Amino acid sequence: MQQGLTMYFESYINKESIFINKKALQPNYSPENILHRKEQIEQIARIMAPNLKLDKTSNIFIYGKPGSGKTLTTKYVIKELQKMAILKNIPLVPFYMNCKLRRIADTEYRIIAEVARELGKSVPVTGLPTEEVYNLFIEATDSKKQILVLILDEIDQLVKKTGDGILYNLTRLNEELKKAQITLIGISNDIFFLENLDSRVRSSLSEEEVTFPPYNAIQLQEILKQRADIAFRPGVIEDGVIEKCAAYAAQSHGDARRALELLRVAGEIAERNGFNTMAVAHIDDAEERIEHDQIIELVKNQPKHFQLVFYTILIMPKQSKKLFTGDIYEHYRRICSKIGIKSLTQRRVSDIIAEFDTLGIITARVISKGRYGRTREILLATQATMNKKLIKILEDAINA
DNA sequence: AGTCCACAGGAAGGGCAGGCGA
DNA sequence: TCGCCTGCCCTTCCTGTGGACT
Repeated sequence: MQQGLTMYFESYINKESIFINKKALQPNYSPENILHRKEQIEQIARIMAPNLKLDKTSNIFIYGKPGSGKTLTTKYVIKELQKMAILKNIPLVPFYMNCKLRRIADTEYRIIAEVARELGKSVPVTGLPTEEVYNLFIEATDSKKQILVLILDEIDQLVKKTGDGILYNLTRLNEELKKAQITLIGISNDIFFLENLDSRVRSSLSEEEVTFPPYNAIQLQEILKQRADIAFRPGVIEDGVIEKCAAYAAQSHGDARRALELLRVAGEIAERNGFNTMAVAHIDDAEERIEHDQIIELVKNQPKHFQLVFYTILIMPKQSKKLFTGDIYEHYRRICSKIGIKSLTQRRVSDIIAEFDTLGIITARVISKGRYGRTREILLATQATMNKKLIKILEDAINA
């Protein structure tokens, strides 16, 4: 066996990879030429250009569905702007933050502290009053004449979690700054995000708005072709592969990120199975694999009671395929007492179920059963074939 | 038309962990 | 060591709600 393994590794090393540069398929790869976003690039550039004359520019709100190129395009324009700023000796400091990143940029304290740290201030991870962190931030920012461009990606997640107080504070900071100035760029997938903001915050944040429409299948094909030419050896991709991949992604609202991931995983599957070329069937396999892996990883990483509630939903008898909050809670409590764990309250379990819905592993909708009350009607969103595996994983995790 | 059910979901706050400065 | 601060997870208390039932 060991001999066989050595031979396997030997032949793996000697076999020519179908990839040349796999990085070109990764989400953070920035191509030299961004396709189908000329209009948005020009729009953002026009708004940001006054920075090069040290003039205050408008804050920008950028909206578009996931994988529509918002982040890539914004980063590209800011990078070009910064290049010019360096050339002309203009003190422009960009900061990119993804507000979805837990423990880094998901609270007011963390965001302000992170920027203050980048500007050279020492700020503890926790412990200071938020006002004190703002003071440190202002001190660091206003120490010299400079323009701070603060890009808050997935800004809706931040507001959902902490409220719009931080945006109110940030949009009003310029009034306190004497030398420096701040331009905010908010990026969001959620078109209704602005509607729920305080009107003052809304008008300050969206002084300018840039919309990213979803890519259509033809545009996706061109994007995939551009990246595939860099990522794969010539002649590796069989006819129809790019088209199939684009078609899959076009179904999920023109998500280019998903299309690229699909192509990468399909390439890996083809290579692992010893193929020298990539066929349409590999795209189908990749589609299944991606969804499968995402759900398993998600479930594995949940806290114990999340796992218990989801386990309950998986194993509950489903006479009519539909489950209700009250029934799930009863079953969940029984399981908890069986394994000797103190159960959470129904209020908390209700929130956990709502979170499952957000994560996409169940679909839940609030319905009224009239005389029999209002509740959530819950349906599993995972495939039956996967559920057995999930039950096994959860049993191991719960008993661990 | 009014009642009632079974929750949904908002608000307030408790308890704990991690961290700071005096 | 103590008081104070934030984040996180959770409970408790409460009001709101859609539609079947009376």
